[in-house]
Amino acid sequence: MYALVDGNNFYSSCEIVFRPSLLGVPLIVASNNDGCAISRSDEAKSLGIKMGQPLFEVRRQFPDAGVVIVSANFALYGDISNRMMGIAAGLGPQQEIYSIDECFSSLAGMSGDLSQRARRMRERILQWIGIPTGIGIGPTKTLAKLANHVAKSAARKPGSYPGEFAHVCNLAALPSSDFEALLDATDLGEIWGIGPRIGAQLRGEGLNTALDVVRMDPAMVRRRWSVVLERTVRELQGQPCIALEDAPPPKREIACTRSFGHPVTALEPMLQAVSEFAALAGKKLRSQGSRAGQMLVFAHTSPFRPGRSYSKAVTLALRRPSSSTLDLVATAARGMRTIYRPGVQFMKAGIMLLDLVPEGCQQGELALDSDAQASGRLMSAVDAINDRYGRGAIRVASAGVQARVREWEMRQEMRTPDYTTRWKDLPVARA
DNA sequence: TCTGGGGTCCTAGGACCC
DNA sequence: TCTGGGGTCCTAGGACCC
Repeated sequence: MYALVDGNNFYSSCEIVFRPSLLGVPLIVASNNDGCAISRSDEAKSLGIKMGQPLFEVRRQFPDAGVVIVSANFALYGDISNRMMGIAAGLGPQQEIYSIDECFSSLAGMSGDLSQRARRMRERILQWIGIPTGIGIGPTKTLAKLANHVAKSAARKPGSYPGEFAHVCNLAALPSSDFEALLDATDLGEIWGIGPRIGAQLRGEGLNTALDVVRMDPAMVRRRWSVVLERTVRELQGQPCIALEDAPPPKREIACTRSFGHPVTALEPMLQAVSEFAALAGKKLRSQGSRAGQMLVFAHTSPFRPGRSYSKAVTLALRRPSSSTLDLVATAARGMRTIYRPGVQFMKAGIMLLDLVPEGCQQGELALDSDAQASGRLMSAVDAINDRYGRGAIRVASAGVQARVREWEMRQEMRTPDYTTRWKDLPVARA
């Protein structure tokens, strides 16, 4: 048996915790660069603002709705997420942190009323950190996800589902006729694993609800679609096909990419940008104990602007797998020099670290080992300094030293304070 | 004027091997 | 006139997730 705990409108809820006046207001959290909506409060959803909708459209469409927009503050969301996951870990013996706002728990061996247990957990998270959640319970992860969807919908729109499911829904506790009624009331697009493409294909076959999907024959699904969709169907039928991953495997690739605040044409700022991306990715690489064998560097113009478009990527092998920021930055710069073209209005660039290998399985090489060790100590020192004094306290000079030189920097004009991760941003309580 | 970022898995097809 | 069978590895692209 599995449970899925999911923070409601997570980024918006994190902002509301520290600015309670936003409660009841249509609130949007903007993507990096303040480009589009990546989180919406219930009120913003009710207005009809779509996930991923560009903000200029939102402003044009709802000039008088009192919509509040804040820039994404990932330091805050990450910290609140850690706290939420720590509390939710008490739900069962094993936990899989699936994303910043969701975790699966195994409920194997838990006795007593699982719905009651989930309700108490929901109350605890709400009281301790102020984040509202929905909790779904089911015999497979896909069914727990579905139950979670029901729990959230029932809470937001009373009457959308038959029965009492607001905030917590336990599918396993349901008689089969109620279970089928619930599937019948669920659009197949809500099923975990069915996206827009497959969804449209299924509709083309005359299927519309989760009940229609659960009745499909898995062997036929595999023949006509894929083993992936077959697994989804079997999971809906109650047969577990997707295991809980309580110890996530190390990442196989690490990316750092950004849109720019303004178009960039000169080589120098492009070099700065990818240098910084390489340094950020390098820190992630070291924190999971890996080295990268290859790096992909790319840059392109805006796909939304008329005019000449340009897009280029190059994959470079490191001379040997490395996690040193110095190697990574040099490689990123080499890549950028290869793909850069004068006169092009670049709007986005990025790097990806590929061919990741564990630190331990480095091939020895004559005369270089002392070098590599020194580099390892240097990187540990750099990471420790940045952890203590803030990101970018010490960095490679080619990433741009002065703020005015960093013309590729993204826009974040409505960013809220780092309430929980910077001393100077600590909220002050007044009597 | 203004449109995010970071991942995973699967499949098909090409290149190559014996 | 006639041209096998079985396998691996790599890559690009599609689809999905949050």
